[in-house]
Amino acid sequence: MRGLGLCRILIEAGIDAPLSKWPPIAQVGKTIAARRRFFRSQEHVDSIPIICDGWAAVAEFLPNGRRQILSFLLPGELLSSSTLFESCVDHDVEALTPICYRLFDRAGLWERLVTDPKALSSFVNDCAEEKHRLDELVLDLGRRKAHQRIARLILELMDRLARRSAVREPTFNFPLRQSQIADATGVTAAYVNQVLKGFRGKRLIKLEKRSLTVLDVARLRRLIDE
Amino acid sequence: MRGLGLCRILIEAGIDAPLSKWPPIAQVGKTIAARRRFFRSQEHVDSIPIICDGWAAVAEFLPNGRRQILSFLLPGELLSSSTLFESCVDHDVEALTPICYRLFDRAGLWERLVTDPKALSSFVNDCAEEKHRLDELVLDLGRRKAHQRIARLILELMDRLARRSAVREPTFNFPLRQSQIADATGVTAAYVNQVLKGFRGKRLIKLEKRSLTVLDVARLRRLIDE
DNA sequence: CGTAAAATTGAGCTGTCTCAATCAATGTGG
DNA sequence: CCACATTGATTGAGACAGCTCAATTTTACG
Repeated sequence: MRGLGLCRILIEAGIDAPLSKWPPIAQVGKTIAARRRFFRSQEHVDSIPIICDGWAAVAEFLPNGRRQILSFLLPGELLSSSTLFESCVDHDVEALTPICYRLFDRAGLWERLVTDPKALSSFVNDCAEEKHRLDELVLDLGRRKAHQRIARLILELMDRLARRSAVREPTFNFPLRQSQIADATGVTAAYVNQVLKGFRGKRLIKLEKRSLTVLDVARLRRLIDE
Repeated sequence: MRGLGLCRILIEAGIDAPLSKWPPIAQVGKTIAARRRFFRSQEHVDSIPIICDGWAAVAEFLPNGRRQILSFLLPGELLSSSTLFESCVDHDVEALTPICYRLFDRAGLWERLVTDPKALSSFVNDCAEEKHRLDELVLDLGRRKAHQRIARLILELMDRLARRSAVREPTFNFPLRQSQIADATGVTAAYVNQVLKGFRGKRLIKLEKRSLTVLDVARLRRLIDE
């Protein structure tokens, strides 16, 4: 099992520690409302956000307006480890809930990596984990049916949340809109609705008031690759 | 514009130099026939292949037998920079043509990265580039039509080959089978055939005898996002 | 409490798949 | 160098997953 990576190394004091406990390369935190695009890495940027609280989504747009969500960011996650040193990526980061985040200084992070093998090692691990997740997403989009992708998304989010909170609840807070699920899984919002209806009908999940319960983890998991 | 990355740093003498010109962490090369799976990174592996000659594909399988090609490897490319330090990835690497490759010692590579900031920098760049390609693939599979994905694949391969040979020919060697195009773009082999027929009909490409000519680069490119 | 955003539903429609058959090309052993 | 065997390409008919668009209801929010 893998730890929480570079972030964990950087902030021994915990994600919601006061700024004084953060390394000097961390800047003061900001709070913003849900639904706001709070970061766009288009031109030269010299700092990278880390999510302290709330959910965010990293998305890319097609010229024709269609959108693909590349990943969700949960509390304690750094934006895209492997693009840490790309000055120019065309990804938007959008708050899905009210968000609190801090910024890390890029140059400082690099300095740290070069001089601290433990940090470097964590960083490399983060890259690998991120790549692994992306590989899985490609597999999903290329070779699985819509309902399987959605099942996987649900289970993956549950896993990631569980890893953080250390409790494995089949019920958890689920702020995603159907249109966001759609953009993450490469289908239409209308069709996400159909699929969720199907899941509810088969008593696989319960979803109401932004709270999701996976009623039958095993069956949902089995569904993914049948 | 980005260089050829870590590989370039490691092998100043050029990809087809005799072994004596290679760094000590490179092992002797091997040659294998097309169609062979020559590397499977399943359990602990202590070396990573670099392609000296030929094309290869990195693929992942679903339990139900379906396959997704995650990337193609062209001459001079290292297998998956960002998984360089993952001992366990479930990807197969398959030769698409007769292949010549060498192996790099993993521990040695790591040593080099920690001590040589220039190598580290190249490595980070490679990770970023690889992630960028993967992001694009996700965008493709999630939000583009089959013919657009195939157009993009063709153009991307043309670009990558051109970057290597420094000549920008609209005609190049194209060893991919339709079934491989299918597994890379998330469609069916039968449908790939339809799409290619369409491209030929519209005089966008010429494809015969493993040789591909892009007749109208601009129009093919425009097609991708319309 | 009114308004905007999300969810739900339905009626077509189309891109892509499945399966199967045929044809072409490539390789192999004799 | 031929005859067969295998693999890949091409094509067609039918099926269905998932899309579009639009209408309606529900939920969230200032």
